[in-house]
Amino acid sequence: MHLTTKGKYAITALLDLSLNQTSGYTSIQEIALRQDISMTYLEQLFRNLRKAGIVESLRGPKGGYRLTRLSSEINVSEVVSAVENKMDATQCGGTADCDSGKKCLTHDLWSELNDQVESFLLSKSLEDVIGKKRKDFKDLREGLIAVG
Amino acid sequence: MHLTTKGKYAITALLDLSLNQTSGYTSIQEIALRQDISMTYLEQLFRNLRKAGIVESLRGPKGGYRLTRLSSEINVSEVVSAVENKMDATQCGGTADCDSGKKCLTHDLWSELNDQVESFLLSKSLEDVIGKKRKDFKDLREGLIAVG
DNA sequence: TTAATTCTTGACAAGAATAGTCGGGATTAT
DNA sequence: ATAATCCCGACTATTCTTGTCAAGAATTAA
Repeated sequence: MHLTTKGKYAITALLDLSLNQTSGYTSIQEIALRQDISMTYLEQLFRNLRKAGIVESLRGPKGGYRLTRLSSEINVSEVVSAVENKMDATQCGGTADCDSGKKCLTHDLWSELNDQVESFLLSKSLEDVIGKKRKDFKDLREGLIAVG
Repeated sequence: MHLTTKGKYAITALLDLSLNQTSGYTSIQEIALRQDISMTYLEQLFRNLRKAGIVESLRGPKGGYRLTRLSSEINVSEVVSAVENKMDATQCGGTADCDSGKKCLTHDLWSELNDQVESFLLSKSLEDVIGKKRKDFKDLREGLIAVG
């Protein structure tokens, strides 16, 4: 099971896109600057996000990317899947032929772990993550919680 | 977040140790042969399992390893932690200073994911995994489930 | 039309991590 | 004493991550 900066950058970039959403498109450069991520690396990730139908693009001046759906309609799982190689924790990739045709001793364990992670990430929309953040800001202003 | 063959080999090896438990010790060679894992690689992993207090060893003929506790008293989380570098999904390693001192946009998301995975792996003992396997074998014998 | 902007694509490269090897040394049952 | 087995550190190969780079295509604004 892998969760690397790819998935994290992708989520961060899409949250940025969502938070700074205008009527038009947002360029990769803006996002890269705001979130301190390598611009050319972000380009690579957005290729995959585009292929996965999560964002759409426009070239040229005033061009950039925007979400194809409301942030409440995009879940974290599909974003991570779009950019990460494999989140599957099983050795066999789910085919259950891990032990020379049979299920290996640990197949069910990792399979269950997959389900846990998957259902958690599926249940979280980008809007959920943003909403939580907005609430944190609010609580912070009102002195209800501390930083960090 | 990483879950690699290290963690999987370690769990597999300990299950093997538990399933083939005798009054004495089991050599790494036996486990390596039965589970088709590189013996010298397994040696490395058992070093860490020993340091973590999960197994104890005896050198010389009739030597090998054995569990320090009942398999019901060893959970999957501690085994994985003993051999994997880092399972933490946050960028900052939990310190919440991921965005130049502040919590980054996604900190809470990955932190929650950590909790999910951690609590799942903590809740599973080696005996739980074995028990499930034993039940599968039983059902299989009785024709209740299919292979794969 | 021209220039500037921005995405698009493929190839390449450095660095880190994983996966595994190797040789020698220490310990212990027989 | 000897053979079996763990113990330890260093080494290597391979793969993956994390980028970089250059050339091209599309679009807008002047």
